[in-house]
Amino acid sequence: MEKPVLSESQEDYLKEIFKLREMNVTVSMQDLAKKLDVRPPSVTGMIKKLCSMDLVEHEPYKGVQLTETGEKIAIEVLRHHRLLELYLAKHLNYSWDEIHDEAERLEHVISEKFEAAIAELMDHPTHDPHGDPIPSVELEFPDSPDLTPLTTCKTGRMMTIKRVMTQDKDILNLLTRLELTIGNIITIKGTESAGIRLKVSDNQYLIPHTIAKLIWCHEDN
Amino acid sequence: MEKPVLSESQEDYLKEIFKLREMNVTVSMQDLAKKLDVRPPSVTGMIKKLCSMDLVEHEPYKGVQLTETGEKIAIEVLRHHRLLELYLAKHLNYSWDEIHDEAERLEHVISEKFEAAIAELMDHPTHDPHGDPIPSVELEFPDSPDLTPLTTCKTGRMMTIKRVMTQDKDILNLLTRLELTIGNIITIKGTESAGIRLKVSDNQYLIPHTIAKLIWCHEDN
DNA sequence: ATTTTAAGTTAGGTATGGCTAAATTAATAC
DNA sequence: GTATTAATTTAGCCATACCTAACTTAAAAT
Ligand SMILES: [Mn+2]
Ligand SMILES: [Mn+2]
Ligand SMILES: [Mn+2]
Ligand SMILES: [Mn+2]
Repeated sequence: MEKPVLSESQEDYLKEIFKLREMNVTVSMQDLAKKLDVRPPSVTGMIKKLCSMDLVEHEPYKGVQLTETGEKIAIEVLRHHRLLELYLAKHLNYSWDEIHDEAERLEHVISEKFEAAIAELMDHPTHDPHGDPIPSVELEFPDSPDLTPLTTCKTGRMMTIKRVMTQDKDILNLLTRLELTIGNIITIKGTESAGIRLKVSDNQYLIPHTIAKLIWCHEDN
Repeated sequence: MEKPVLSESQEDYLKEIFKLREMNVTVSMQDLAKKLDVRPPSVTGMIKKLCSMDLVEHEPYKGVQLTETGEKIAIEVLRHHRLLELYLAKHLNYSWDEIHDEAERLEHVISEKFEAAIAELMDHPTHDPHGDPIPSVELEFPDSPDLTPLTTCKTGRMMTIKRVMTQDKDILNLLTRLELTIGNIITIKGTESAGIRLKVSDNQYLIPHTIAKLIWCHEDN
């Protein structure tokens, strides 16, 4: 099983399959089409090709799965992406709503040397600016503590924001203004029908469920 | 004349035309084919397209020229390339024989934000690690003093190496070993049929003409 | 058990950017 | 001036990665 040279599209397909698999049990063609912003027939076609390259397995009408080789490549791309995001934020003064798009293009183009250089420079970080885990050079994920989405946090608890599950610029921008950023500490005031009421610094907000469910926290020690 | 969105190939064509124009009076299809590592018919085809986009002008069997818009884009790509080369060398510890290939791919992919960030970080540099001039944001070239190729330097003179006109890894590597790098001072010992005899630091070498003609110098103070 | 709907696939088409082989044009040599 | 050679273009192909429209399969609803 040698590592073939893949196109940018193919790398994105593999990466997206990997990310979807983390959430759903099964990855449908439609899910992929939506995430990759292409029409379903294009997905069918590409999956066929990736199948023939032994990078994915596909039971028609069932779902797609990565092979071992496919998964390795997916994780490599993910590592590029997340290292780049952190690098852009830490060394080139990007804000966290600007890093994703740039990393999405750069991830396919940087060499292993570039990857190693920025990893070294940042002292082999384990998490990117959204709190997403960065796989190691050996493609292993750091073990992270159990996180709870804001929607299911218990009233009265103090929690630290550990991960924000979106790349949407507007949401990220909003969260910055509300000081709901990685590492910040919040106190849950209560769950209401419209959302979660919480306190950050000296301010109190009601965060709509749609946004709250993107924010994952860890209970403070 | 609006700036169209160009493919990576198209950007490379424009950049290469610009660079060739700096050397030759006229840019032939063959020159381009050689530089871009493509067969002549591909060049004809692409030039036709760039023509229809008003980025180049082409008199069949005569030569190619950039239009004003085409030249602007070419210089922008060149700026990306050279800023990147310097950035890789200065901030990611690349040696000067490693920077070109990486920059060749990155140049098409970085955003204006990225460009601005690294330019700022390096305090708006005017020359890359090969001594090539870096155009400003306004796309103007820094004025540089008259340089002489090593092949025509006068015996006895002390000169500073200011520019090395190649991206060939083996040559660059060789020059590093010989301490013939940008900024270093040499003394011309004489011209022989096989090459130029010169002194760097405490060593004396005979540099073959093929290599000597790539090294451009400036007479010391 | 049929019908309806949603998901996925097939067929056939487009644009891009390459290629080879053959034809044409221009330049050079005799 | 004609013949040779070199440069360029034309014609016709190929692969990639998309697309729409039409068809098929599976699942859900009545
Ligand atoms: Mn991508
Ligand atoms: Mn991220
Ligand atoms: Mn390039
Ligand atoms: Mn350079």
